[in-house]
Order: sequence, then C-alpha cells, then structure tokens
Amino acid sequence: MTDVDAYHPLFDLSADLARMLGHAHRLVLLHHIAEGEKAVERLTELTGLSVANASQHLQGLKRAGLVQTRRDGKRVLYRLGNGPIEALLAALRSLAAYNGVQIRDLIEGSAGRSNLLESITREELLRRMQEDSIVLLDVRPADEFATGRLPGAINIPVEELERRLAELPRDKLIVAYCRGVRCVLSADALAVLRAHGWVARRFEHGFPDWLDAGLDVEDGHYNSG
Amino acid sequence: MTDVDAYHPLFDLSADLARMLGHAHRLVLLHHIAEGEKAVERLTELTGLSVANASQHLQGLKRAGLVQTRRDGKRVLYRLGNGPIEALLAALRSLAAYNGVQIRDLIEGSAGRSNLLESITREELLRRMQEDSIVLLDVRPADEFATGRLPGAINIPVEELERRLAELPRDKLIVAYCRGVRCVLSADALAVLRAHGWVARRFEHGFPDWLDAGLDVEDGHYNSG
DNA sequence: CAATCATTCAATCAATCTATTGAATGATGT
DNA sequence: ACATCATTCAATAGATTGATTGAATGATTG
Repeated sequence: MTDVDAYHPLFDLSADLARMLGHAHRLVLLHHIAEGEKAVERLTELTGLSVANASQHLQGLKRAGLVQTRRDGKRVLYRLGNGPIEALLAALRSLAAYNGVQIRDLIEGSAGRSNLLESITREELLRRMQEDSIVLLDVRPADEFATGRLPGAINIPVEELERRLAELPRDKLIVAYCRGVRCVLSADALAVLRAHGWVARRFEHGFPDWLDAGLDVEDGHYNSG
Repeated sequence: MTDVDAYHPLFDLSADLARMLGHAHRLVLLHHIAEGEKAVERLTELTGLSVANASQHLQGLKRAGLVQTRRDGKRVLYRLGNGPIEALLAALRSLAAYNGVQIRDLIEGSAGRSNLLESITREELLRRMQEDSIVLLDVRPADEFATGRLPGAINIPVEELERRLAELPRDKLIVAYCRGVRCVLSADALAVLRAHGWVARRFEHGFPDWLDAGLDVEDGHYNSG
C-alpha cells in the first residue's frame, strides 16, 4: 500500500492555500483588498500593522495567487487575485460564524441549544409546517425564489437579511434553506439571525432535495405536469 | 488608534479554521471522513499515517469542529462536523485547482495561459479521463447527446447550464465539449462556468473528432458495426 | 544626479507546529 | 480481575512561521 493512497497534488495545493489564510492579519488584509485596490501604506493604516510586516504577509498572499499587484508611481497597489477567491473567503467566514455561534451557545447556555443550530430533518420540517410552528425562510436570490419554493416560504435574500430582520417574527423558530448542502447561503443566514437573537435552524438539503422528494412546491412549474 | 481597526473576532475564528485546513494530511483525513464515518485505524490504512500522528491531527480537527466522534465498542468513529464544511472544502479545492492549472500552464508553456486554459488536447483528455480527475460535460442539446456521447459525459445543454450549475462538482476540472471547432456552444459554456468560479476548459474538437479517431462512444450506434 | 518616498529584502529570535516515541486510558472478552 | 485492543496523551527534537530591525531597491521630484 502506498504512503497516501488517495494522494493527489490538489491536497498540497489546497493546504498551501489554506495555510496562507491561516492568520488573522492576512485575512484582514484580504478583507480590505477585496473592497478595492489599495497601496501598502493604506493597508498598514487600516490594519495597524508595521510596514515591513504587512509587506511580508502581502508577499505570501501574492505567492499564493490570492492577490496581485501593479505599480502606480512609487506605490504598489494590491488587488484580489483571479479565481473563486471571494467564494472561498465567504465559505470560510460562513463556517467560522457557524462555529462561533456554537461556541457562544456552549458558554451562555447549558443544555440543548446547540442542537438548535443543527439542521432540521425533512420529517421534522414537514411536521412543524403542519402545526405552523415555524417560519420558513428562503434566502436564495429573488429570481430563484420566483421559480419555485417550499410552500409558505418567505423570501429574504441573505444579503438583505440584516436590514430586513424586522419582517421576521420573534416568537417562532426560523428555518432557513437555500440550494442544498453545498450552498452556504443558509449558513450565513443562520449566523446573522443568531447574532441578533433569533432562534433559527437550517434545512440543509434545501430546495433541490425537496424537489427530488416529490413534495409540493409553490408557484413552480416542476410538478405541474 | 487601535491595533487593528477593522478587527472582528470572526477573523480569528476564520484563521483558526484555515490553519487547521493548512496541512495536506488533515485534508486527506477530512476527505476520507467526508466519504463516510471511519475509525482511526481505517484512516491510518487509507492515509499511511502512523496511528499517533493521525490521532493528533484528528484531535485538532475535532477541536476546530471540523469532525465529530462517537464510540463504537473500542473504536472511535470520526464523522464530519456540522455546518457548511463541505462547501468550504469544495471552495478550497476549487481555488486550488484553478491555481494549479495556472501554475502548470506557466511551466508548460510560455505563450498563452488563456489558450491552455481554454482547450484541452485529446491526449490530455484521455489521460485525465483515465485518472478520473475531470468531469466531462456535453453541452449539446439532449437529443444529440442521446444519439452518442463521450464515455462518462453528463449532458447539460448550454441554455440550461446557468440554472443547473449545482449539478457540477467544484473540485474537479470541468471539460466542456460540443460539436467541434466551429461550434460555439462549449465556448459559451466556458464563459458561464468561469463566471461562477468553476475551473473549466474545453475539448474543442468535440464529438465528431472523437468519433473520427475511432475512440469509444457511449450509447451510440456509431462504432457498433 | 542627489534627495526622498514607498516598498521589499535579509537576518534574527521567539513562538508555533509536526512527527516520533513510549506510556496511559477506556472498552472488551475470558 | 486480567489481558488485549484501539485510541489518546505527554514529552521531545526538528522544522516552519511570525514580528522586528535595519539595509537595499525602484520610482519620483527638484
């Protein structure tokens, strides 16, 4: 048997990337760079890092392809690199937020609040939809919502969620869903909701799974034939 | 002025997470665990790591919430943790793959990385089909696909591609093909895929060339005589 | 072309991470 | 209770990473 059976160079590349994201200073730098091209000095102002230290981190990010540079006079401007970088950062932040909420629950509350964060099964979802004890929240973009949705769901795309929280009742469990297990939208939504004191869980299989199960959808053309 | 103006605990949490993903051994372990609950010993077989070393890495992953454990007799079974972990792993692999392709292009050819990113030779296609490192995407209309296709190809006609993106894995190179060099379908497909962060190239000769070369086709009547 | 400014490089030390070893724990079967 | 097995813990040494310092580079200005 070989050393690492499932070895694939992609694991090494992935690890190098992840390691480069594994320092708060670099994440903060990336955060600022993602908001727009910036010179090193500006980044040091924003982050409070020393020039040499910031530069060193930036060199690393550049080597990893996470940022690119161009010269403008005596300044060197940093911008985000190519590829799905923001998607990766969003996924990272999303999971971190999810875990962060869990940790806070462990500290704040004793017992079973942690399972409030876990996803809700389809069976439980169906039951609680019957008894009208939940609010079903679709956090996908409006156009996807328009194409089809779970019965009774309301739509607040995740990027609008924070400023539209008032639309959600506080006396019911919020169940957020999106496109499925690979989709981070509902996890982001959970983080926002929990951060503002709502009680929320997610239906992690999302809309496609619901569809596959042959269950009713609203306003869709999927099961109309 | 504070040390880090834009400081947010989320950056620390994210960095901790990323650091935990920043080692190929842990990524390989996660890969195996993601495919199903496994005991430590099984993981050592799969990875070639020593027991203590694997255990140590697993402890770290557990602390980070990336895996969970349960006991079954004397074994301890590891499974993936809660939250959008697979989404994060997919995003990581996706970007690594993207960068990997770029790097290889820089090494292999001086000329046009864009060029290499676009089309894949028949030889490379065959090789990567063997090693199952790509997803072959047929973007022709369904009826043409039904008549005959490259082995293992999946069919998403280009006009449906945008709304069916979820069917495509993010951790493999997507190779799109259509009717051949004069056909624009696969080029359109590339644009859609790239725009959404997928790593994609095209097999520009398409189905007819494959046929001419006398290579296997699936479910076709072409080479049955 | 010298002075200046923004950034990078090089060298250092402290801190952290990794693999290995061997001992300790916890569950099982006799 | 004892022996056994799977896993974890603890301690160590070697490798890697991070912050700081001061010098070097590259572009601009007068």
